[in-house]
Formats: sequence, C-alpha cells, structure tokens
Amino acid sequence: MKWHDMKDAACPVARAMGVIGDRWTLLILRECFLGERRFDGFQKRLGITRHLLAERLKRLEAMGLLARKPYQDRPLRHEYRLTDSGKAFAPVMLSMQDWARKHLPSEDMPPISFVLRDGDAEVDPVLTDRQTGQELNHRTVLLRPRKASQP
Amino acid sequence: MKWHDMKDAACPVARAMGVIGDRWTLLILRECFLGERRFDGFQKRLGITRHLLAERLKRLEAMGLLARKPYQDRPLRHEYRLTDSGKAFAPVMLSMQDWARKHLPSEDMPPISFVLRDGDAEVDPVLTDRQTGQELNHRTVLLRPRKASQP
DNA sequence: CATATAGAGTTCTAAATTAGAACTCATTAT
DNA sequence: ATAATGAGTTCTAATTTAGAACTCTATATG
Repeated sequence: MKWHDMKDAACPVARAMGVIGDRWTLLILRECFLGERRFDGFQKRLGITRHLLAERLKRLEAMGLLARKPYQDRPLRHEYRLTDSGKAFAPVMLSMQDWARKHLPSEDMPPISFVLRDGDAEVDPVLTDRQTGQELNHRTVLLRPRKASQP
Repeated sequence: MKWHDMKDAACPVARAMGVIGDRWTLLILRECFLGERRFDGFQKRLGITRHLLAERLKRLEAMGLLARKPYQDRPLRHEYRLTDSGKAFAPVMLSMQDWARKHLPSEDMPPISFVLRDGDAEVDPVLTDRQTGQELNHRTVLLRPRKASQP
C-alpha cells in the first residue's frame, strides 16, 4: 500500500493513518491546539525541516483539518487554523497522550497538561459509550469484521 | 528529530508517535485486536512487505505492546500477542476510528465495527472525565504548556 | 527418495521519503 | 545600504520503504 492509497481505504483506521501516519503530523496538530498558527512558529518549535512542514501543512489543509487564511496583505501572509474537523481530533490526541503517559513512561513530566477549561484540574479521560455510559476498553468492546477485512 | 529520539521525548504525544508514527503500525495493531497473531497472517491481510513487518513487530515488542511467545517447537515458531499495554491502546484506536468515520468520509461502510461485548449495539464513543463525568473536547479542555514546550 | 508446502524470517536492489542547508521574494526596520 | 521577518522552494545526501527472491526447519505427498 502506498501513501496515496490510504486516503481511500475502506477502513477508517487506515484513512486516519493516511493523515497522521508519520512522525510529524500529530506534533503539528499539538502545536495548533497550543495556539500556534504560523509557518515559522511551527518550524522553530518543532525543529521540523521547512520542506516537510510545508508538505504536511498542505496535507492537513487538503484533508480538512487546517484552513489557510490570510492574516495580512503587503506582503500577503497566511496562517493555519484548526477547522471543526481538526478540533474534533482533540479527544483522539487526549486519549493518546493518556495512553502514552501510562504505558511509555519517561523521566520527565509531560510538558503539556490537559486541564478542564473551568478550573485547574488535570483531566482523567475515560472513553465511554454515549448510550449506556459503559466504559469502553478491550474488555467491554469487541472488534468485529463486517464482511471480509481488508486494509 | 530522528526516529530514535522520539522514544525519549518528554512529551507523551511525541513518544506515542515514536511507536505508531508510520503508515503500518496501527494497522498491525488493528489486526491484533481482530485476533491475528502470526507473521504470515499479518503479511497476507495487510500486504505489508515482510521486511517491514518484521521490523515493526520487533518495535512493537520492544515498546511493550506485543509479546512474542512460542506456540510450537519442531520447528520452533512464535506468535505475537497483545500485552496489557497493547490492549490498553484500544480506546485510542476506537476514538481514532470514530473521528475518521465522521471526518474522513468514504463511500464504503467501515469493514470493522466496534460493538459492546454484550449485545450487538455498535458503540458511540465519548471521551469523558472520570471525576466530573464531563465530556472532553476542544471546548471543555485546554492544552497548557507546563513550562517551556519542546517536542 | 524427491519434491512440495508451511511458517517465519533475512537479504538484495530500486524507488520514495526525509534531513539539512541554502536560496528566493516581498516588505519593513535600522 | 544593509539587515530582519515570514513563508516558502530548491538542491544533495542520507534514511526508509517497496518488491521480489532466498533461507532454514520440519511435515506432507507421490
């Protein structure tokens, strides 16, 4: 399977990997959530090469997670902002950070914390089912192929 | 930043990308959740090159998501099983598939469904806070750098 | 016995991606 | 007149990935 093919995969997990399946894209999104909007800002904060950054931003825009908007003329300059679809990615990043904190331990405190907007409390995320309220994990949920399974 | 450096990053999101930051790893994990355990099984189902598959399995083992266990001698053969840490990744994959289904639409039905173990109902995942029960999304949660922010 | 199959890799070459540094272009600041 | 800012683009070298072939052990088949 090539990069290009993934965005048309029938499996949503595969399509998701067509967007964030590389070392940088999620880190760019993280910076977006932290408020960064500009090319040089991303570049300096992440240390990504300018070439790749340009590429990734283009892809995130093409996939609808970021929107490129002019913020001045003379000279014309653009900034990148999270779209609704990009903002909707927040729970994924949050559960990923939660998993990594618990299962890929590190010496250091995480440099970013996720806190409830009202109050200082760091969040303790649990995935639940909207209808039943039941906690969703490998014990309560079953993955089931619908017909045949393909990438 | 190179591949190698990511596993020691202070930021959990970066460490997570050191594990799943490529096109294949998450698809391998998906197959694990679907019950696959063997090298040739992964290879045939995914169409990944054997070379890369061997590499990725080695990394997943090194990172503690999979464990390699002999399932026969004569000749000695091993299979790969999800560890607790690997199983704990389920909510991340689930919220990712939910996001992708809603925001990277496709012609096809998803070939995999996530259903509650008791009953047929497909799950409707929401991330909530364990203490307050509040829904966690970009409106209710704030990302906050703890000190200085670095990859 | 000779050949074939299964399972889990390894090895090899070519193609694609990424790293890293330098260059462009427009406009404003010194 | 020169430097700085911001957003890219271009170039070469290093790394990764694709794809196919090969290895090795053991069992099955004719």
